[in-house]
Amino acid sequence: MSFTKSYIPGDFEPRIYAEWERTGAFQPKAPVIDSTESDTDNCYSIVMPPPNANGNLHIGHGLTIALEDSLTRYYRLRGKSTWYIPGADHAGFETWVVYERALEKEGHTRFEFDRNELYSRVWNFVEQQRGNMELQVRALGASCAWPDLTFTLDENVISRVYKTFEKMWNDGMIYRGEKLVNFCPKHQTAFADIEVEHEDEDGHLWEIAYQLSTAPDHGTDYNPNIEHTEIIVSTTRPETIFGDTAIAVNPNDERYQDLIGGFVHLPLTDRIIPIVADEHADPSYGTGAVKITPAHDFDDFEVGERHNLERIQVIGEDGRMTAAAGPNYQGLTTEECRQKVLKDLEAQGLLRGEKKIAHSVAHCYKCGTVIEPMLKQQWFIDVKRLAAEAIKHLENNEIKFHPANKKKVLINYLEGLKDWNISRQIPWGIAIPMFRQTETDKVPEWIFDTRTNLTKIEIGGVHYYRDEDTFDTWFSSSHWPIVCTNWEEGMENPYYPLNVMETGADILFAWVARMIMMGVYVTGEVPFREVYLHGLVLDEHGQKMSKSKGNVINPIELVTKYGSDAFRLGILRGRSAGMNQAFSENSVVSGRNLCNKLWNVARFIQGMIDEAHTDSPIAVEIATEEQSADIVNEGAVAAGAELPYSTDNMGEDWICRELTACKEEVEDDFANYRFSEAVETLYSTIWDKYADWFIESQKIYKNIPLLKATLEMILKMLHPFAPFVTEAIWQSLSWTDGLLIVSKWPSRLKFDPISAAQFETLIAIVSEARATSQALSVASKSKKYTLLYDNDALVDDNQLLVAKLAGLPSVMSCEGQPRGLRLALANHDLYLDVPAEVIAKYRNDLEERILAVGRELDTLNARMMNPNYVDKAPAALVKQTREQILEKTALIDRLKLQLSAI
RNA sequence: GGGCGGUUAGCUCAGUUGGCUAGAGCGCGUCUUUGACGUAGACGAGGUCAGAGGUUCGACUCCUCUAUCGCCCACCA
Repeated sequence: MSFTKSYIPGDFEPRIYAEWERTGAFQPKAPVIDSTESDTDNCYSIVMPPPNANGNLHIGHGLTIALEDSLTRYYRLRGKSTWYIPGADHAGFETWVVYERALEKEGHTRFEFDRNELYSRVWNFVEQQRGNMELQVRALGASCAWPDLTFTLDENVISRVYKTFEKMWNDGMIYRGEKLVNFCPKHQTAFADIEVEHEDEDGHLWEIAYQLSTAPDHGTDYNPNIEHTEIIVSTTRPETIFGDTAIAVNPNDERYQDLIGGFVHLPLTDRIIPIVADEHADPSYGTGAVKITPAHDFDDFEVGERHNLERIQVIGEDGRMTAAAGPNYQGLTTEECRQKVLKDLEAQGLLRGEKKIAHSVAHCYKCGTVIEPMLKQQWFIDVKRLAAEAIKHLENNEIKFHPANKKKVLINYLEGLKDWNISRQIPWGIAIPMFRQTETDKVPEWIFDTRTNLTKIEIGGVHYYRDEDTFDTWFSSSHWPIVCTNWEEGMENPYYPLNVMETGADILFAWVARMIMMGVYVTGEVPFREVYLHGLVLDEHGQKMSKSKGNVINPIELVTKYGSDAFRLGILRGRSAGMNQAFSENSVVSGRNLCNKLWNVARFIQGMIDEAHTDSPIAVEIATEEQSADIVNEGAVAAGAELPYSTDNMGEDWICRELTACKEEVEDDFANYRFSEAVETLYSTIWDKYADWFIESQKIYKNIPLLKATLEMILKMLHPFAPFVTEAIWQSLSWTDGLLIVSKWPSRLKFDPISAAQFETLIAIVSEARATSQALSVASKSKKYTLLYDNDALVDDNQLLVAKLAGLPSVMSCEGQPRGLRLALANHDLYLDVPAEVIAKYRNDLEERILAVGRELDTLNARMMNPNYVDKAPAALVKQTREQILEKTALIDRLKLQLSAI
């Protein structure tokens, strides 16, 4: 296969991906369950946080896949049996919202259908929409095991969730309770605390006077203090007044001591309610007296619990006032009711003040509707035991976090965790496997049964009716590592716990915390050994991407435009764990350029090989396993273990040293999840070292076996990040066979360190010659000058190479008679053969140069003058400083000599 | 109120346990058809590392405080 002039991703990506998938390269080598000796060390498992089955991928998914797939490919090359398990989410609420909108468009509402009917309708809807997401995951190059894809409504997920629920039910951790839940009147469902968004808004604080009254049950006046005839409360929600069942004041508030235990008349009603003492009332806020509405406020609910107050629901699930609000108000929206209440209070002279305040209001994260705390019968999990166990394992350092500080944040969250409401009033989800006897309406008897496909079951002649609610999606997704790896009780499973859980830092609480609790509860083990959290991908100005701002970047568009590899390299660049960081197309462009650069390196090498007619089959692998083990044993290659290449000059030793160093850095970066650093290292090794110096020097030397060996090594090292271009090159080269994806991670290269270090010197010489020659060419119209050397073995041995690299016409000995301009190098007598009048133009540059070196010398000297430095700093450092002083001094002397000669 | 993080080049960000002249990509300037690549090559400009104090022979790095931007949790009757 021949190389085109530039790399065109679209020509390769679909074919290559299909080949990987077809040949089973994505499947783990070691089986899951029946492995006789479950060898966890040889297995590597990671799961994909399931994208919405019927949605499209967004930039965050792009980042997720780039991270997870790089890990997967790296460990696959390292020889592990890797299992990257893909998933698809039924996205309970999200999908439901989309579906209900579609239903409305057709002129229907959810209330026309029963739950089962709705469920199957949404199922069909999702089936039709499905597939797009999976194609996009493929386009991003994810090397995941497609046959093992887990859908969040798969049978095994549901049965596992039911097992857990049953276990919890038997353990007494599940209870049904009338509690306040976050309720969205538009979507008609409850939410977990975590799904609610709080926003600061301008609001009003009204002061309302409640007249003191007698106790409802005794006829005597209660009003020992004639100073008080009323008590003024502060509220932001006057419309809930009909649900008031007490007034609370702080027990230590001196103003109200004599009123505690008294009663007031509730305005606009004929009810009498008590005044209670409770810490909840803050004496410094408002009037210090607060009305208590247990059915419509989370704090008031707790006050109500403490004082055994009645809960009166005055706002219905439709967001309108109930009959309990009285005939004048029933049916009004909360806003209408608020206005009417204020007007009526004012008319009675009971409205005593109105202040503007800023307070935070809860909104539905989907539609923005104000969340109404609503009194509902719901299923709850008592989280005490779950949280305590999870904290124990966390404190035992069983999970390593990246970034590390998230462990503390998570423990902090778990310590204050409230009971978990797991019921949702949405048909699209896993049905709660609980049935009740309707006859006993007040205190229904609930039984657990998994026959949720039926709405009614019969046991021993008694009928039971299924609860209509479904599980919170987080309840089922908290089982994700368990269900994806097919974990079963009593069976060894080398893929559980997962090696790593990679996901967004924004769902640390919602998902990661719950997976840990559930993993520990169900399996007794933490579900993963490490957690890597990525931050949000922001737009190029650091703004959050949103449809309304119009700054959303579509990853698939970038893949189409620049290639999958370019996108992956670009999205990983400049990104670190847990941080929200900006992203721009620029970084993708630079990724595309790297792919093209590598492509052209390969194209050039293949060209040289074709020219050299060395297509005869020679050893392809750098070393066999045994040989590589020898190589790893630093230095001594076992006698007889012939390497398929040799290093014949210092550039070759140098590149072997650099590639080996690069390999070790990348390994270290992977071990520590430093993706950005690994990409950076590869980028500069391939571009700045391999292409700019080694390939350039090979235009003279042409060490074909080494070119092959080094190119292979580079392809393997870059493959985890840029799988397509590396595989495309691998398959286009004349001497390679098989697939790169399933090849072996490279071993160290053998090199002579002294020779390698000498090349470093040569680089310094060439750089100096280039810079000086360039400065001169500016002064004298791009003329090139011969480089003369005096008594310099290094340059003498490498005349051709130096001329080539420095772009000079020739390099020759001055035969002991130096002339021209001396290069600013301390230990090498090198001159550009420049006429005197041109040197004169260079005078300013030279003077500046001398000053600069002088400044460096000053700081070095100052350091040595400090006796404490000489005393306390490491000896090696002091020695180094001393050497530098000598070098700089020599240099400055020579430059001065040159200057005086002008 | 509690907790966490950021502040380094024009922009976006690295800088691992304190130690050569603080780096990269993009952008900018000058030059270059050299056996692959102009999606390229060479050279260069650009930084009082937010500020103050402290520890240290030595601080971008560790400690304290301040400023400023942002995130999370709780509360806001």
